[in-house]
Amino acid sequence: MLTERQLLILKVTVDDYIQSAQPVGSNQLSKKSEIPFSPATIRNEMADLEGLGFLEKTHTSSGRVPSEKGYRYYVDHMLTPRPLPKEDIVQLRSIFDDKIAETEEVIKRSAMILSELTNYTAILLGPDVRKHTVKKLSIVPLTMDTAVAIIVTDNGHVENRVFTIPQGLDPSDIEKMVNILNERLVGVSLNDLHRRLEQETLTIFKQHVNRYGELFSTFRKAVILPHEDNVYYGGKLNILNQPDFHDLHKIRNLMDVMEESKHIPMILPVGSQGLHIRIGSENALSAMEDCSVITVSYDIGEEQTGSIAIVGPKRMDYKRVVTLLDTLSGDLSKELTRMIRGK
Amino acid sequence: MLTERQLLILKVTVDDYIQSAQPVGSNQLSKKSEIPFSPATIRNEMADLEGLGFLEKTHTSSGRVPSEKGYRYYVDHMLTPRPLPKEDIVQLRSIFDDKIAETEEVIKRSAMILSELTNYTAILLGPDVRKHTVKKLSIVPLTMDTAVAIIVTDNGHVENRVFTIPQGLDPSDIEKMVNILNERLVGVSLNDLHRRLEQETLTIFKQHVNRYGELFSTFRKAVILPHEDNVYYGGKLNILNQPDFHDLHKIRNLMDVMEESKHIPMILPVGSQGLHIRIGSENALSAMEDCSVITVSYDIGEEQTGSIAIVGPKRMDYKRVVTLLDTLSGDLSKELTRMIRGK
DNA sequence: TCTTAGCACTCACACCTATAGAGTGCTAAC
DNA sequence: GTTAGCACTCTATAGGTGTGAGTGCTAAGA
Repeated sequence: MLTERQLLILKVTVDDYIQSAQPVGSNQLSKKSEIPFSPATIRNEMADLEGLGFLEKTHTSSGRVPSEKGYRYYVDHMLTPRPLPKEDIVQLRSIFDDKIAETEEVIKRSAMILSELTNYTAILLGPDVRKHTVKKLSIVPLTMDTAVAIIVTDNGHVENRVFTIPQGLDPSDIEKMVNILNERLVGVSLNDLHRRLEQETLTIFKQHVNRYGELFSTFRKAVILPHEDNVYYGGKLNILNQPDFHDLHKIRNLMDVMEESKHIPMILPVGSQGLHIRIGSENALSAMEDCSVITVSYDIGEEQTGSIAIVGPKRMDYKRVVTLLDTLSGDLSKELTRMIRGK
Repeated sequence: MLTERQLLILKVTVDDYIQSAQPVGSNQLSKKSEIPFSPATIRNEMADLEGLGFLEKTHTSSGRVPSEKGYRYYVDHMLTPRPLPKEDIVQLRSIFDDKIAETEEVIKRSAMILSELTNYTAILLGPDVRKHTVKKLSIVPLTMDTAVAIIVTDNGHVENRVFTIPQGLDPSDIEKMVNILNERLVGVSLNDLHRRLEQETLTIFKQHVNRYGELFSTFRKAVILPHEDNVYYGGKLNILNQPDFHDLHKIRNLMDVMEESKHIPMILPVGSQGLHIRIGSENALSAMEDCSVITVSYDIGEEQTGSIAIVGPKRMDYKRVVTLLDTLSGDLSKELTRMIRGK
């Protein structure tokens, strides 16, 4: 158990290091107004803190730097929430300024502004596309043998894919098919679409549409899943600004990992609620062992959720980022829910 | 006018430097089988070439490095086209392997593969969206007061935007409007859409639709222009691999510039035909003064054109990149034209 | 007993110096 | 015209020195 004084010194050390990126020495600390002890006393305490694993030295006679355990203790016990500065609130609010009607657009803007406010990289995950339900299906013929399949979802998202029409197929068949699809599939979630497509429509097609097989399988392929995940980035290049990152090779790895969509679930754990902080090696990806990641979820209505991540150095301004994310997640939940409530 | 021997030495120097990234010395050159002269002779020639401005020294007693003028001469006079190695051709062909039906998808893939083949950054510009013509317009209501406007173009591209329906507007009005729009605007290019919208449909709306004004202006806003330009990147991070770039600050600038869409016209001159090479300070953007950019255009049918750029260090493998771009631009033109010919 | 002044010690960093090596230009011989 | 030889220049590397910021420890003071 740490003494009152050790707590104070740990806190101030972490704060100072976060701010300066330089190892913190006893002399330096003793000059601060909130520290009324002499350098020698501080040295003793710091030695203890090092013994307990909260601080580290970069070399024998350097100042101290927080260890991962130190950061962990800091974020677990010392994050007294401050109110967000006025100018930050103004900036955050500006996301909703011009009343945009699209969820995606709002999220995209959030990513940008969040990265500007923090100088770190922001990754936002929109609500799971597959939870959206079909509002309308249509097929628009383009050429003799191609057409584009369009799915409009309840949130205004539009998926489309061009596909090849099986040779010699009657245009009226296509029309029939679209009608059947709309009768049967409006309101179905994209997630279930695939299954329902087979269950409900296959038999009907057989009755009504000639050469149903080819058309069906072609269409199914076209509809299977969205082209891209709905991941939005802000400030991808902010990593290059951090003095903590100088090794080009590591930077390249990190940036690679972040863009690779298959790693996204490792960075933004989709299911989890609330705010989470992962420090250094607590991250699942080894490329991120020098990073800290703060994630938070937000809700749209009762069903849909999205998440936000901020990726920065371990020496991240936790206090500020946590407050920002708390506020933003609340705002996003509120505004986005309001947007879909128009139903 | 350069002598035969000077030409040879210049060429071999540039080739060697492109390959090794190290200043080239007279001893090194004399060892090459294609160079039958002694180091001393080479030194004399190199001194001359330096005097003429084709070579430079990094310091008094270093080997030589090509100057921009040297590269310029090299690309203007010494790019004897070689046939592309087999494995490259295979890779390039793989772009068209699974017969994708969408232009955008093909271009996206080209960007990726091109960057993999070159280890530089590839930027591809698709055909001007505004030249595409409207195939179908529709409006799908989402909630009480929002709807999504959808424009399908002749190439299968789908633009969509959510907008707010003016309060108390009759749903039948919307339907009427969509019908009128489709009657009048199918076949119109996106570029003219805005103008034609006013010219042709405004008066008709007045007759048929109540409260035409609000609806019209809302719709117009929704339709004005596509969300994003059709720029596709491959290997954005390849810059980080180049030994020529070590200054983090410069890298950041360069990457910033390349992603900023307003700079794209400076990198990919939209109008120009054929292949162009810009070396170092020949580039319009100062952030690219350490880069060379090779651009080439490709055609889709008779009307549409797109362009390709490769951004790399001045010490770029010009020969290889030129051959690759030549081939790819031909392939793309052929395949994409074939795709739209299905009309 | 806790705190702090004092002091010897350590180490990174900046600076200088010496040396090796790769390259040059010039001169003179071939 | 070509090339061997040589003095010269400059970088890069390694080793040596001094300074300063920091430490741990000890002993005196509160």
